[in-house]
Amino acid sequence: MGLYPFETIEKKWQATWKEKKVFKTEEEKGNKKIFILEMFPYPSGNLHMGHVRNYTIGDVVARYHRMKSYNVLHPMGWDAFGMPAENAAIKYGVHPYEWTVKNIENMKRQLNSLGISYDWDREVATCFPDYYKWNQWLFLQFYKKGLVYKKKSKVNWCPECKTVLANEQAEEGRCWRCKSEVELKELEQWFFKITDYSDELVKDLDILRGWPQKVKVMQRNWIGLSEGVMIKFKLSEKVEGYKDDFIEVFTTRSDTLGGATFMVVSAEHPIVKNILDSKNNEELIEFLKDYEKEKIQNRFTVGVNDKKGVSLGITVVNPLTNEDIQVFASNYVLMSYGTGAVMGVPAHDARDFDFAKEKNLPIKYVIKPEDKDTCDESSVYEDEGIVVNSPHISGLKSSDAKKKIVEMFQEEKIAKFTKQIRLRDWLISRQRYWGTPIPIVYCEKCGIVPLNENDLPVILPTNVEFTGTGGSPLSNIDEFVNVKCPICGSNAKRETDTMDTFVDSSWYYLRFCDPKNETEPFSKDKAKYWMSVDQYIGGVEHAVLHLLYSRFFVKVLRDLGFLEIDEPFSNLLTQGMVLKDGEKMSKSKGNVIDPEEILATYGADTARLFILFAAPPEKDLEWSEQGVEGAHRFLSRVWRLFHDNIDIIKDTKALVLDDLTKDEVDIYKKLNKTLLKAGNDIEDKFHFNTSIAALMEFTNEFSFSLRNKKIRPELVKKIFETFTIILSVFAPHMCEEIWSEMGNNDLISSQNWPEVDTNYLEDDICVIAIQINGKLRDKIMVEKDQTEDVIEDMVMSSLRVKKFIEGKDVLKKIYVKNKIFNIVVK
RNA sequence: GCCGGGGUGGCGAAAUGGCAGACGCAACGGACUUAAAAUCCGUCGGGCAUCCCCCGUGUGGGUUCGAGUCCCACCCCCGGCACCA
Repeated sequence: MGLYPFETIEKKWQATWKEKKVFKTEEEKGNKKIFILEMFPYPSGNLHMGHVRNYTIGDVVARYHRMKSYNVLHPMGWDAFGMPAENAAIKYGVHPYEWTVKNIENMKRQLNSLGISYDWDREVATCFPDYYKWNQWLFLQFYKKGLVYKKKSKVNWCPECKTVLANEQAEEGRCWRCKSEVELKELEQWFFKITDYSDELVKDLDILRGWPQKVKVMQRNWIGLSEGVMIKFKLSEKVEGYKDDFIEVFTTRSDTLGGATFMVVSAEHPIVKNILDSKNNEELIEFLKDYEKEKIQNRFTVGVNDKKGVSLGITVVNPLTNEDIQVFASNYVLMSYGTGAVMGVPAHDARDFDFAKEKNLPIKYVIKPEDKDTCDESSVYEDEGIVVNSPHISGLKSSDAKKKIVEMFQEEKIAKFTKQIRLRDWLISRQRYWGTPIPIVYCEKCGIVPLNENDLPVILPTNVEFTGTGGSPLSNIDEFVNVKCPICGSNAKRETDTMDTFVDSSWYYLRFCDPKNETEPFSKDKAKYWMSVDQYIGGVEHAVLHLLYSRFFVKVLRDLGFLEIDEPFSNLLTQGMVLKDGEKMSKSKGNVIDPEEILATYGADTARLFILFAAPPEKDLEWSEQGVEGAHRFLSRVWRLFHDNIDIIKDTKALVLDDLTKDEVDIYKKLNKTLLKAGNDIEDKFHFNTSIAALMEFTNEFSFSLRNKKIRPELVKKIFETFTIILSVFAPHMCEEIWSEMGNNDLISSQNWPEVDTNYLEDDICVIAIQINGKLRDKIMVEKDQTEDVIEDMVMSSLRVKKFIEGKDVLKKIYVKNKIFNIVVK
């Protein structure tokens, strides 16, 4: 297949770009800035096709904007801390440091062999002290601000990774990395107080107009902010040992309070234990046993269980109706949300309805649809409407009733508006070695003491043994653990947990603005100039992890005075997956395509072109060897076309456009149309596939013209120049070679994007489709912009039109200028 | 169940309410060749009486001179969330 010498060409230009620092970021020129960023990879050792797609997309955007005279910041780095390095150490005895550095080296080579235009002078790797020092520094700033705390709680423990996980990292009860089942352990851990920002994290989703709806919805759901009312239900009689004389519930539907005919608390609600202590309730004991069993079985399996429950033998008073209602313990109320107790409104909540049916409890309808006179009592009605059958609030709309309820009861402190959030604070400590040491010591006298900023960095010791058996390896290194307290000088012990690697990636884009800064994580000025990231590109799998943490970081850093922006990424493109045979590539399925092999067989330009052409970037892409060959064929065709004509264009003069022949005008117009479309499609929605299709179309036509028509060398040269510049954002190596063979001494990568010659853009002839009753019947070629009368005469004199309207009445004629003429007949 | 995104040739995909299927892949026919590969030219939604006409963008309705595109109802696929009160 090797039709053009891509091996030599690609190496040659990669070396030239590197040597001449062609992609070095310039801040000085007065141009507009643009920050284009692809999610930096974990240095696993090899790029996979997902990376290739991600970085190719970003590269086209970067190259295009460079040609459009933007100051482009397009950096790359390494998310270099994390488990695989440590696992490799345990398994093969390689130090994580060596393993990681070697992997970085290889992946950097691979990225360069793809011709991605990075400014490598800004490279960062999170595992080096010059980076993680600032993790520690930021930790201390967060600490001072009261956004870091240590707490003992039940946390997600991954037995495989031997470390704890944040909530959002335990996906459906499984570890996000290794997929093993998570256990709950009671441990003391460090947290970032991300919940302090939950309101803003939700609210600001609205300003992220350049984010996919999908991602915003996922974040909104994850944060799970809901506004409702807390209502206290008085206990009819005191429960021994229970702290209050009421049970409080959270509801978003306080308008249905009148329909609350029972109350349900979680099996884990404290009052359950009190009742168990004071009364011997066989049924309850039995239920709790079952509940525990079920919980272990279904602990993390998803799905809705049958609703079970048992009466606690107590009643509370519905504050609106003053009726005594029974209280149940059940398996369907979550202790972790709201107060762990809910009011049971079977008429207007499907879950309560199920439970009421099960227990034969009264069902009282208190909401009717606004457009009906009565309630539909055949099933649950969960929508809002008009309140009926309820003291004080009957006749009110749901929204008004909610307000009235709070008004009525706030004085007695029975009801108040509140917000509930599902989001939990971010657990950031990890019992692992290969991460950023947490800059805290435990002093015998002073307790928890944060280090001083000038004691940073806390260097990760290298003389470590990796046994893989429990506990952080750091805790075994005495010279690391034993320190003096920075306050009182007494003996102290260092924190041996390290930070979640998502801390590293929460601010790396800021470091890219100022990667060599030795006195601060980044300078305010530089961050002000470059931020926010104008285009962020990566996989959707980070929708609620990395992207949420980063948003949180930016808001905190803004409040600390380091930033003036509210959001880190103004535009986000989540690219689709690369599939083979309709499935995600994976070792177990044996359907992995190694980028390295594709590069060796077809070259980088082909790989890039195929990946960009096969589907628009946001859609999944089906890998096709034949498609790759097609891309290669196209490049070969361009290569051949150029070399078939190189002799005639080599020493031509500059083009003078005044006396072009019709054939020349035709092809020159086509060039300008192609240029316009290619640029628009890149800019609009990154629809590179249609951009490339336009280039292919042009190539077909140009090749036809060169064979069958007379086009003067000056124009041929001009066309090759323009065409090659456009193509170069997709296939930079081959175009660089053609550019140089054309006799240019500069680089195509440094050219400006060509201007569209609007004098040669519009056709003066157009084709008008003639429809009769909306069906295509004929076409006519006419000069553009003629009057309707002239067109009508031509249309009506068409033989085909005559044939179709013969014997019928013409009711109406519609003319859309230069496009279509529709005749309505009967 | 809820939320989001989709259903267009054999396949990947194109189409500001105005000629459905651009571009590519596969397939088929032809040229070149002793032959093959490569390359080049052509055909390529279905039906059919093959320069004609009919049907055709998940299904059924609607709006419109005109609907893949807008509206209503439904079916199916993919992704996310899932007893969140």
